[in-house]
Amino acid sequence: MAKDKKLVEQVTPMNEDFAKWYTDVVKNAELIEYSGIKGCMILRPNGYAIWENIQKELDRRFKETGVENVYMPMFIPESLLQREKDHVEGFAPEVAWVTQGGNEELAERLCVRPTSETLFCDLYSNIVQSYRDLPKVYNQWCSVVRWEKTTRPFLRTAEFLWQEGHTAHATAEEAEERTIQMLNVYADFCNEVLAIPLLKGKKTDKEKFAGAHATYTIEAMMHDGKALQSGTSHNFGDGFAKAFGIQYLDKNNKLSYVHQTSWGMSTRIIGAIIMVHGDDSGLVLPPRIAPTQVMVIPIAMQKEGVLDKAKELYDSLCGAGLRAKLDASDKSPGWKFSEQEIRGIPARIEIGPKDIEAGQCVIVRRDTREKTVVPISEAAERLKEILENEQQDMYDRAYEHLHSNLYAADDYESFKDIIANKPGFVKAMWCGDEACELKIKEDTTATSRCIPFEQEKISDRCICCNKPAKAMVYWGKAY
RNA sequence: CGAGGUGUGGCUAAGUUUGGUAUAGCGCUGCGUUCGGGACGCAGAGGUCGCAGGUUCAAAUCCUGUCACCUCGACCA
Repeated sequence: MAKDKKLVEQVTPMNEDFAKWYTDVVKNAELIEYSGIKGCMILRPNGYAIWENIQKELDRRFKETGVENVYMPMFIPESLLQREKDHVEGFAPEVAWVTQGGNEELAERLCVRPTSETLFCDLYSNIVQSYRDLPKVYNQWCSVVRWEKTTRPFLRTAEFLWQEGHTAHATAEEAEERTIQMLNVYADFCNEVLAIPLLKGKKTDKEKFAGAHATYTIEAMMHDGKALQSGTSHNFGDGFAKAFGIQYLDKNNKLSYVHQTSWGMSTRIIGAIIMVHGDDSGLVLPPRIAPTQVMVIPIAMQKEGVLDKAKELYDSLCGAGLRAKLDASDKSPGWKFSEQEIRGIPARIEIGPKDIEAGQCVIVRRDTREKTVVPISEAAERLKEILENEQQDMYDRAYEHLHSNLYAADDYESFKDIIANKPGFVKAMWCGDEACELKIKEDTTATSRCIPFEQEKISDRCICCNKPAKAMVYWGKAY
């Protein structure tokens, strides 16, 4: 066998065809299976377990900020959806409708929720009467349906899993504070748990949520330099409250409208994990989110005592609180290595007759394939250190990638040149006019990703129209 | 929704031009030998050729219709 033979041949190399690489990873890591319905994917155990861990960790962080979980119906009567004009216009092209129940045609058709603002608003209009009823800080974990024309696993599917938080507050200040607070919960979660660095900022009016007063976003850069909007937090002001009549009596016995927020993160974030950390051998999961953190692989396990020792090691890892698995199948070791790698399991431990004789085992990191020989008795502790380093190194590499592909442009020709020829984002000044956004999109296919909180002054003039600039904007091609 | 492309065992394909027994590799099952980077031998299982009509003695192959999926645009988390 040739020495330079690729270890994993099922995965198309990234630089050959990134889109195909992505699909190969998703399929070969057994995250999903296509279903018979266009745009609807089946989440297999490897994929769903990642989502379960995301849920567990995010839900814990939500609850630390006072969030309570609820569950709303999946159907929305058409009349309810129609109540807020911008909202219905934004979502109408992609809602699925139920027109019949059993054999009876419905008097009013029901939409399958594309998002649940209207239901929460309807609820709040009924249960909020006094300032004493505020704030309401509700969240639900559910799936929503959006009839998409072009779909890709995780990134854009007709039905997807997410959480949607919906809050109602007495004052505009409190609503703005909650909006930013939740954006930061998402950002911290991505940084600390998913090892994904981000750009945080505000969406332009063109890109903001239908019906929102302001939308804030976290934008991540994928390996191919494209942007993925990874989580959003919206401040609705009192627009929905006015449309739905959500009023309360304040301390002065004055009738006031509530101020609302909503915020969501979806299974799309799994697409970000894949495209930020993956490599040509497959998926690479950050240790803190990985359903299985280490795979114990016995070598020559038919030999006396090997399997027993491997089981012993596996037990000690589990006992130390690590999420471990033992691969005692009758596949060859090489096959098991590749399998562990394509599934993105952050580490494996090889243990064979030679190791057992020497009282040691071999820890191999997924991201760098670096091997560390450690005494069996210290395996759990050393593995914990290695996983922590791996988590940090993954973040550092992604941070380096993000910032080394972030360019600045102060004239339109160089702006267009960078967008056309270099993967990544460009920061450039903008006049605030939607016409310039549209022109830039037409000329380059790039869109405004966000107006970052940390502003820099690159020039005084809009990159596109040369009128006085209002803000610096990150621009990029997006998923 | 526009423009292209593809549908043949679980997967990847050959066969379609010129109609004539349904093919290969991988995967799967059983037994045995192996085991430090996708091992090997032997024996097996598995396909109404996307679907519906039509032409023909005979259709994966020709004709008509239809559906699904993929890629690129437009639209969107």
